[in-house]
Amino acid sequence: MVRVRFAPSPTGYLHVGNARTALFNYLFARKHNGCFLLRIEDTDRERSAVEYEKALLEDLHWLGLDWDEGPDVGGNYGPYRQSERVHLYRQLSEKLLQEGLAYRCYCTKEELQERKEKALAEKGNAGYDGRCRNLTRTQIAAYEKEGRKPVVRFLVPSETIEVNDLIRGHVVFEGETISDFVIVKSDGLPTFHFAVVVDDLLMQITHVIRGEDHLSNTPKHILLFRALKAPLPQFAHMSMTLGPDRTRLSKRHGATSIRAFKEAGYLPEAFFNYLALLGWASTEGQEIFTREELIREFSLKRCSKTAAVFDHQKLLWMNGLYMRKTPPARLLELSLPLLQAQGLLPAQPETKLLARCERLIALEQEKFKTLSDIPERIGFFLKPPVYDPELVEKYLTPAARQILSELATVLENQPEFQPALLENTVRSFCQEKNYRPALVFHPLRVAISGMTKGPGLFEMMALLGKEETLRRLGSVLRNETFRTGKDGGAGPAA
RNA sequence: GCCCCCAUCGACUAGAGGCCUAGGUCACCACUCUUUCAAGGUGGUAGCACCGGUUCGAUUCCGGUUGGGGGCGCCA
Repeated sequence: MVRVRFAPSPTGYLHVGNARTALFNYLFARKHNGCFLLRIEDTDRERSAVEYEKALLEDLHWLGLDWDEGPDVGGNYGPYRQSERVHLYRQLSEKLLQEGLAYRCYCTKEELQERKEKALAEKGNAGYDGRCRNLTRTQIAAYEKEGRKPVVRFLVPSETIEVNDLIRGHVVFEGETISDFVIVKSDGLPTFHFAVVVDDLLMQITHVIRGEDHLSNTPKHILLFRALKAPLPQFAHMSMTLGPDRTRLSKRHGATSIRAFKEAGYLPEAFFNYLALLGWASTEGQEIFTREELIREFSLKRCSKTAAVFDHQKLLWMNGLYMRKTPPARLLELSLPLLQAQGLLPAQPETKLLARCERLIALEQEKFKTLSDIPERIGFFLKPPVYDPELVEKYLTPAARQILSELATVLENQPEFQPALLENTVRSFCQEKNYRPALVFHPLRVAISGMTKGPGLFEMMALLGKEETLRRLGSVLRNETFRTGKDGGAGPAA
């Protein structure tokens, strides 16, 4: 039975890199009908916060991941929060202490720092010097009397440690290059290294899939597994996610939290798909996958060893692709909060209005790249247009107005505002008067929508309806609306 | 400084000794479609970091150099 875990620490919002790690673990688990579990690594009292844990779960859910065991859903290997497992760590660290595989270290941070700088300058070795390895009883008693609170260090044996990584292959480390690391902090809480190993062993994790930044930590973990006489899980270290400048992805690169992408209007399925393509590729070169296809195709063997640059452009392209194939009804549902926040729709919109919005979304669907484009592109319909002085100058020239006023008269007599009929009318108008269609179409578009882009002109007029179309046209011809470029819409209410 | 990993177009990648005149996707450019913005179609620009081996033959295997990333915390 495959058992994998995602183990974030609640010290911030879910990050793109971490989300990708979570995703790969999820895909691997589902592919092998295994267990995907969520463990909260909150042993850093300073930085951990419950709000972040909550946010973490929300963001993971938004991405479309679900887990079989975790702090919220329970399971047979709980608790799933490290802060609730301290008794387990204590038990095992005591055991290591008794067996002589670990020892108490009384060095203070200041002493450590000082010796480290010296060692670095002299020998180029930054690790712990092993000073407390063989303290005598009297030395210990003296330290205790001073009131020093010891940490527990693992006694690293000088042997060769081999890692058979599922992605990186065979990697060798020498014990000499690893210094005795801390497994229990002076506050009694385990360090990351100890907690992961104890938890992975107790939770019977079979595959540890994590970022490459942990590759160098792996020999430590292997040593601990051995010391605890536990079988080793398999390791798989995924390549890192980098920013465009090839450094670790961080705030400097703009949006990096999953939450930020959600707020920017990205669709979870598109994000899911894009993330899967970062450092992984299918044999066939297929790039667009449903969740099920991804689960079927996924394999650690096809994971790239090279660090991958997170590419917003490709994400945006892919999101647009998903936007185009998402049913308009769902698009409306997802963008409703945005439309309301911008005051384009009331809190309780009538079903009739919603139906027209959906229709408009369908009309404009192929142009949306993100959900945030929806308010921008359909706003003209929901509130009076705001006229950009530049567009006015360019398209609503005196000549154009003359044409529009002639056209307005024609449209007054148009009984039905149906796209095909309107097109017919306007085109024959052009022909009769010998106007170049472009000279009519563009000013008309700007006059009724305030934009040079938008749905098909006649669809737009039909959707707006005769009354509103003529009202907007009239208002433009009477010069009522051109003062409103800045303060937003003193035109007639929609 | 020491240890580890990595190295194909600007980006993501395919490639596991001859199938490579190095393929696909994003981006970019051109053309096309078109009442606008898109989307679509067609075509194009662009890459095996470098130096040595091994081999009849290296993008592919080995070694080195360079470059990038990561680790060396009482952070995770």
